[in-house]
Formats: sequence, structure tokens, C-alpha cells
Amino acid sequence: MAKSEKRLEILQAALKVISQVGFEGAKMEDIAKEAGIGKGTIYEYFDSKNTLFQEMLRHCAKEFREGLSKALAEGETLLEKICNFSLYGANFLNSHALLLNSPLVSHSLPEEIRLQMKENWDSLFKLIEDEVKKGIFTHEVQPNIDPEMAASLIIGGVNQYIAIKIFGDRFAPEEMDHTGIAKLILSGLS
Amino acid sequence: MAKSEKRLEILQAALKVISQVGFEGAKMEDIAKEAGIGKGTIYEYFDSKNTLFQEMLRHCAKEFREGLSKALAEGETLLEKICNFSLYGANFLNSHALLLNSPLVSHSLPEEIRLQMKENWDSLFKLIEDEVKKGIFTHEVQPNIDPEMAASLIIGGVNQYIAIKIFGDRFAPEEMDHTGIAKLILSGLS
Amino acid sequence: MAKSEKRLEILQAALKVISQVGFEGAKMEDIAKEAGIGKGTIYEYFDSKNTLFQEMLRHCAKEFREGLSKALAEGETLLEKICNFSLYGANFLNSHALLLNSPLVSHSLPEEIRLQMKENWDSLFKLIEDEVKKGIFTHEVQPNIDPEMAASLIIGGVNQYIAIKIFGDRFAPEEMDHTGIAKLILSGLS
Amino acid sequence: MAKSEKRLEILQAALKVISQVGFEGAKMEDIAKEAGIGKGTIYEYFDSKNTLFQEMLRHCAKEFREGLSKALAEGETLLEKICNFSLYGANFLNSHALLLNSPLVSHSLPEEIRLQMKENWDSLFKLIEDEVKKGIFTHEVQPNIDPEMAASLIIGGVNQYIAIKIFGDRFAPEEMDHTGIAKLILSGLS
DNA sequence: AATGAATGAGAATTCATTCAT
DNA sequence: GATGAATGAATTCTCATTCAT
Repeated sequence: MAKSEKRLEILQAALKVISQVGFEGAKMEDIAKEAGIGKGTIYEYFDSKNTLFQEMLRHCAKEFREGLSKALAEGETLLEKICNFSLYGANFLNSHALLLNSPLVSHSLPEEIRLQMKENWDSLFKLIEDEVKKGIFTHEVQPNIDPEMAASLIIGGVNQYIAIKIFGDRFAPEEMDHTGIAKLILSGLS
Repeated sequence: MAKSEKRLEILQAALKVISQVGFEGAKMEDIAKEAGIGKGTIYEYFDSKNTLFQEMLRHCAKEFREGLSKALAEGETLLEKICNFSLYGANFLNSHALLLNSPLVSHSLPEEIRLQMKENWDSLFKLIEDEVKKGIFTHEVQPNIDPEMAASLIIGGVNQYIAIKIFGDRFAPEEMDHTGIAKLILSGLS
Repeated sequence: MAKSEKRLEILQAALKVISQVGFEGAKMEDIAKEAGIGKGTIYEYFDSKNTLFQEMLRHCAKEFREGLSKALAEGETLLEKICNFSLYGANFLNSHALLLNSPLVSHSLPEEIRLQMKENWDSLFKLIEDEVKKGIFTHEVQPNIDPEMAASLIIGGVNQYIAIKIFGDRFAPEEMDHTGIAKLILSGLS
Repeated sequence: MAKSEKRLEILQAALKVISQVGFEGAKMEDIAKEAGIGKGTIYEYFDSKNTLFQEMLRHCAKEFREGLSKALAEGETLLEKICNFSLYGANFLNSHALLLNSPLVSHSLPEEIRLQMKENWDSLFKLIEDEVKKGIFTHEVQPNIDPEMAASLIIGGVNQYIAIKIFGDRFAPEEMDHTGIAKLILSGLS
């Protein structure tokens, strides 16, 4: 097996384990076991637990970003895009729980990991903000609206909704009303 | 000093330390130092690290809820209420960082703490959901809107906005556009 | 209450607690609670946990010795004396479990306590050895028998028998065959 | 070194340390030092201090039982068997002090360890009781004698004698009068 | 290159003892 | 004299990391 293939396998094992038990709860040994290799081998590919998670986050964010880009591109209107974002995000959250987490979590994590999460978060934010700007251009969004604020609303609103449904009601992603939350964001409460 | 006073001091020390370094990062010794007492003394007031944090969360959530209730009551319209929520939340988040956190964080935390956080979160949710229902009654909110979904939007949108401002732009609570985000939620993007 | 009265109460509380949970398991706080006084008060009467237990052992051994002396005196023949020893020992062991313990236990205890136990043990030994010597004089015991060895046999045999009955079969002292073991010691197996 | 060899080394280190300072006095770090390994290594082989001691007791009792069985088998008559028991027991007690201890010690010890000790004790008891029964069959022991009581006498008497000699007089095993105590048990005092 | 046995720094917790009230 | 709140040394156990094979 090529060096980079095994690297990837370790990253995926780390993702799986950390999704289940969190950063502090994830033991190097469990990750190794999950990857089907010896504990020491991880250190051939990554310098430390911290770097492993940092890279895992980077890898995971990249995957998320690419998937999200595609999901957004598949929508024509902003409504469809938000709807797709919601569905895609729900699926992701459903399988990787921990990772979509808000920047707040980072407080308990080592500095490097924190920075990596912020970076991930920023790039997600940018993606949505860009869609808002396009929406202003296509007159789907009022021109006087602050794109950053609008992106916050979309991301926060959608995430909150799907989090409640997943963790509170134990809904599967398809059972949620993605169109509903998207419409609500666009048309507002009143 | 009365027994309950010192108890409170320990709770506040715990709050401060955990706000800075997170649950796992907070060492009993540091909390003791912060409270200006010996490590063993904490155990005179709390059975374990877990119970200490559980009670700290409960205490903190109670404070937040009471403050939020007042903040909500001080608003006449739903717009004002959301605006107040945003300001109040920003102030709280500014000083207690970690605690407003979504249920997601809870992975990796001991079961009891997790349950406590969920409970706190539910009660916050209920507070906002009730305001939405009142808003439907007063025709500030469209009658066909799902109050739960609307509450998600308010909480998620507001939290996301203030988190970005605090952690990204390092804004103080007063520097943020609370009215803006509130209006946006009510009127929508389009 | 006179100083010496309270001293005695503490000793008795210590005896009760240590009989239930052993030396290491006995907490100063529990002893204080048992005595109905404050934890700090014990230190007005005893220098440390070690001295408390040392004195408790001394006190307890004195009581045992006096009771045993009386029990022995109440027997006319050696057979009766051994029988009385067995009954008396069973009663004592039944209520104070830990304290009649063989010198072996002492290994895990602090040096001073160990010495005290040895002293207690020696004085018990002497009591029985004297009875053997008297028995030789009255021709109840063969003249060529080593009194020390005979005392070992009496003490060891009796203790072992009552220990088995108490801890193994959960017998009460009156349910045991004290005459049987005494006769067996005197007449031997063959 | 094979995994099971090191396991054995740890058991032996534990045996040595506990023989010197007792169960509560034995610190994991000292045992590790005695075994010439790091503290953490013990936990690779045993789950906890309790399990370590439990297994050590089991291992040690097995050794004792096997040695005793052989020693008993080497005697033709009951007299010789008791004599051999005395010598073998003295050697064992001489090197392992604490472990031959009566069930009494067990107070203050964790439940599991206590049960293990009782189990060990019971199996020793059975061994001797069987010899008594054989003795009845061969007419070395009077037929009306209770085998359990006789076993108590043998075990208690012998142990007491060798304990006194070892701990009181600091005798080496060969210096003791094993034949004397055995004869005394068989023929009785009178 | 891969391994997993060994390690020891570090964390939570206990409890004898002190001392201000 | 009596108290019990406060203390911190000491102990068990965990787990990221190393390194000999």
C-alpha cells in the first residue's frame, strides 16, 4: 500500500473514532485499532495526536467544502441552495457529529487545533457569503442586506435546526423539513 | 464566610477557569488556585469534578435564563425581544465563552454533564419558542410558521452572528448590530 | 464529663469502628462521629491516629486479659479452663473480630502498633502458659511437655476452631462445641 | 522476555513487597521498582492494584497447596504428615510472612481480595481435613473425632507454634521442634 | 517499515492533621 | 475545651510517546 493511502486510512479512522467519543476521549490506541495497524505506526505518519487531528480536520473540512460546493452548485435559486445546504449539512452532521461544531468548542482544544477549526469555519462561511452576494446580484436578496450577517443567519439557523432534529428528535436527514427552514430564512418570520 | 458563600466562590472560580480552558482542560488544582483555596477544599463542597461542573452549569444556566427572561420582558415587540436577546447573549458569551455552546459539544463529556447541558439548552429553547407563539398571537409572526423552526432560526442565527463578531472580529457586544440581525430574522433575506 | 471518661468513650468508639472496618479503613472522622464528638477533639486526647490505636489496643488487651483471667479462674480443671477460654475467646472475637488477630497481621501496621500487638499477644500467651505449668503440677499435663509448645497448641487450636465457626459457619459462640475442642487438645487425636 | 514471564516477575515482586509491608502498605510504585520496571508497566499486565493482589494470592496459594500436597504425600503416618506440614509451613511463613494469614486479617481489605483469601484458606483446610479422615480409616485417629475440629487443631496449633518461633524467637525453620508439636497434637497434653 | 511493550508525567481524589473561632 | 473547615502530601491509575526488535 502506498504511503499516502495508509495516511488516508489513518485519517479516516481518526475521524470515525473522534466522531464517536470526541477529541479528548479518542485514544491513539483505538484509532490504531480502527485503522487495523499498530499504535506506533501512527507516529510514522503523524508527529503527534495534535497534528493527526489537525490534519484530520483539514482533510475533513476539505471534503465537506467540496461536497457543499457541489450541493450549492446543484441548486438554481438561493432557496434551493439553502435547502441543499441544509440536507447536505444534516447528512454530514449525522455521520460526523462533532466536526461541524461551532468555533466555541475550540476553547478546550490545543491552540493548533483551534486555529485549524477556525480556518475551516471561515472557509465554510465564505462559501455561503458568496452565495448571498450572488443572491443580491440576482435580486433574490435585498440589496441593502449585509452579506456577512445574512450568511450568519443561514449557517446558524440551518445548523441549529438540524442539530435540534438530530440530537433532540433523533430524526434522519431525510425526515427534516429542509425546504421549510430555507423558506423561513428567505421570507422571515413576519 | 458562610458555607454557601464559599460554595458560590468555588462555582465562580470553576466558571472562570472552564470558560478559559474548557471542561477537560480545567484542572481541579487550577480552580482551587483561582478560588484562592487548597485543592482538597473543593471536595468539601462538591463530590467530584463532574458534580462540580454539573452544578456550575446548572447555576450558570439559571443565571442566564433569569437574565434572558428579564431581557425578553423588557422588549415590547418581538423585534425588540430578539434584539435584546442578541445583546444579552453577546454579553454572556463574551464573558463565559464556552457555556452557551450548542448540544454538539457534549460528545466527549461525561454523561451527567451532557444531560445537564441538554437540559439547559432545552429550557433556553422553550423560552424563545414561547415568544414566537406569542408573536403569532399578536400577528407579529405569520400564523402558518412552525414555532420550533422559528426558534431554531432565532437562536441559531443570533448565536452565529454574535459568535462571528466576538471570535472573528473581536467586537465588544455594544459594537454589534443587534437590531440588524433581529430585523433580518423577522423580514427575511428576500 | 471528666477528661478520663471522654477518653474512654473515644477508645470505645475506636474499638467499634476498627472492629468493623479494620485499621486502615477506620477514618478519624467516623470514630469522632461514633463517639458523638468533633473530629478535632480526638486530638485533644490522643496525639495521632497511631497513638489512639495503640492505646485502644492496650486498653482492649487489658480488658481481654482481665476477662480471660476471670474465666480461667472459674474453671477447676485444665479441661474446664480451656473450655472457658474457648467460650470467652469466641465471644470476644465475635464482637471485636479484628483484635484477637494473630501477630502476623501486624506486618501491615505501623511499627508502634505492631509492638503493642506483640506485647498484648505475649501477655495472653503467658496467661495460658502459666495454666499449663499449673497443669503439670497437678498432673493434668504430662511432665515432659514443653509449656510453650502446649500453650501454642491451646491458643492456636482454640482460635482456629472458633474462627472457622464464626467466619465460616456464622455460628454464635454458644453454638460451638467448646468442650469438644478442649477435650481434643487434652487427649489428642489418637 | 515472554509476556507470561514478566507477569510472573511482577507477581513475585508484589509478593515480596506485600510480605514486607502488607497489603495497604504496598505501593504500586514500590512493586514496580522491586520488579525493576516502570509503574505504568504493571497496568499492562494487571487491571488494578486489587486484581494484582488477588492474582498474587491465587498464585501463591497454588504454590503453597502444591508444595504442601507433596510434603504431605512424603509422610507415611499422620505423625510424619503433620511434622512435614509444620516444617513446610514454617519455611513458607518464613519467606512470605503475611500470606498464611488466617481469614481474620481480611477485614479492611477489599471484598474481592477477602474472598480470594477465604478460598485459599478453605482449600488448605480441606487438604488437612482429608488427611484426618484417612487417619480415621487407618486407625491413627480415634473414630469419634470430628475431622473439622481436628483439622482446626492441627492447622491452628502448628501455625501458632511456628509463628511464635519465627516472630518471637526469630528461629529458622530447621531449628524448630516439628516432631514435638506433631506428637503433642496426636497424643494430647494429658 | 511496523510494532507494541515500556514508560512516567500528570490528574483526580482521600484523609490525617492543624488551627482560627 | 471543642470544633470542623481547610489543607496538601500521598496514592492510584491513564495514556501519549518512545524505541528496541
